[in-house]
Amino acid sequence: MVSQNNKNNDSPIQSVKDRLLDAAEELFCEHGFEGTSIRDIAASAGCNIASVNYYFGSKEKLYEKVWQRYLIPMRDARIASINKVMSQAKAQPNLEDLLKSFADTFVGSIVDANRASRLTKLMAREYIDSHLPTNMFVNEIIKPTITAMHKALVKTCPDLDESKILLVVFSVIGQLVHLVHIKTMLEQGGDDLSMPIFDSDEAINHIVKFSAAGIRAYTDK
Amino acid sequence: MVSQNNKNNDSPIQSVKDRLLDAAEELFCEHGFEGTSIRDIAASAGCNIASVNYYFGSKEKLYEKVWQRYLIPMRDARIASINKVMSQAKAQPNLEDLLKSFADTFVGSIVDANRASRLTKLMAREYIDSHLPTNMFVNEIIKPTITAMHKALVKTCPDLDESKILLVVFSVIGQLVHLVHIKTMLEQGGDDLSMPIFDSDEAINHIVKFSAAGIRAYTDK
DNA sequence: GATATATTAAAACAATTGTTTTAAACTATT
DNA sequence: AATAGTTTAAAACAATTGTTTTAATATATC
Repeated sequence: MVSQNNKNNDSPIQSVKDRLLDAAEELFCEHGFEGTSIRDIAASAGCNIASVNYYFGSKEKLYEKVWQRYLIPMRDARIASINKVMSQAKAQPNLEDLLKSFADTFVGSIVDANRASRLTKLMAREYIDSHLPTNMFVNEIIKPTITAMHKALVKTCPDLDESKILLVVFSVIGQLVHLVHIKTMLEQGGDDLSMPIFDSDEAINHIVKFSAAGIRAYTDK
Repeated sequence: MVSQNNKNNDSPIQSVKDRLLDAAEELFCEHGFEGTSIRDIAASAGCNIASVNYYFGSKEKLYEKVWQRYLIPMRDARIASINKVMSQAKAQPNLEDLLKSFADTFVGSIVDANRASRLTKLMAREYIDSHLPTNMFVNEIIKPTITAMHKALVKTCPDLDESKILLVVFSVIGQLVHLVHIKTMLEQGGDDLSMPIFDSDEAINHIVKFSAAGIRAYTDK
């Protein structure tokens, strides 16, 4: 009757449920929803295939749980990094500080870069064809992030035309998503690419400088 | 013995091969490689499933032909649009003209916008997980485009540090790819999104202005 | 220890996948 | 008209998909 609740489990041995979530996260990120079978997931988690349906009901529900477990916290971390800069600033927050903080948490250089870039790939997949319930991606991830960035930019750049802020945010996010793509692609690719590898920190600093100038194109007269 | 060669076919009735390529292009773009079965393709083309293997050998080969038929010409169109601006300019080419021309052909406002955005989605899929022969995507599409843009930027902005050009190109392309994503996502999404729809032309003009300022951040002292 | 519940394991399910085979139909050349 | 080659059609192939069923095992409660 009383089921053992495995939330907040510090024991070194992970529950089957957690192992399934870990395996599913990695495989969904790497091969997409259609590209991963529940047999792959079960094998990677070291358990029976029926466990997926037993614990989660269906492949779709498992996919949704993966999002709720990590990508929603990731969204919160990004929003928190924005708000942190805003609250730390005395009077007028600095634009470069705002962009740098957001870019860092986006690419994941603070936490786990590999995991962050994996999940950014999953986000990019969700852009193209969604496997989440209708509009959940836009409503739960995209819109809150844009809203937070919107407010921060209004404070940071009072002269910035509000009708341009959405486009500005898309420009910044577009650069960051593309950076993650290029990085993973170069790492996966063979040796004969003969394409210059670039440093992540250098790339982030570039995006900050590039975007700050782009934004100021609307404010400086 | 003498096989009828259906290249350069102006007849209103398309050959089975062409119909298969058309259907495959649309379905691969919309649902991805794994997401489309050859039965879907054959049904959409109005022919037998065996025709795919008869004409192309395999699903992979068909996918490759779709790329060769349109995406490589698309790459050439982008490079041509760059070179056109460069040759038209008298002495020093204008940065905004270069960016505008490239952005227009990228998003496809000149030719067929729907088709161009569809194929940009296919490009984005290929970024994430490739179904083309190894490095074909990078070597045949990415590298030539970057090289052309690189040369053009050197001429247009002689003061621009060459070590930054690659990052600058990624910034521009990242914004354009993301714009296409956002556009298609908003069009697909339901009505309760309550997210402001923006005009494509306005977005392109923004990217041009934003990027030009970002680039000049490296040249203006 | 007996009973009820929760979890695992293996097998079977029906549906779908890419590909191949076989035979029929069509087309062109002799 | 007969023949050879090309193209279509239908069926069968083996493999894989997500899910369900059935039974066995473990775990907890009384």
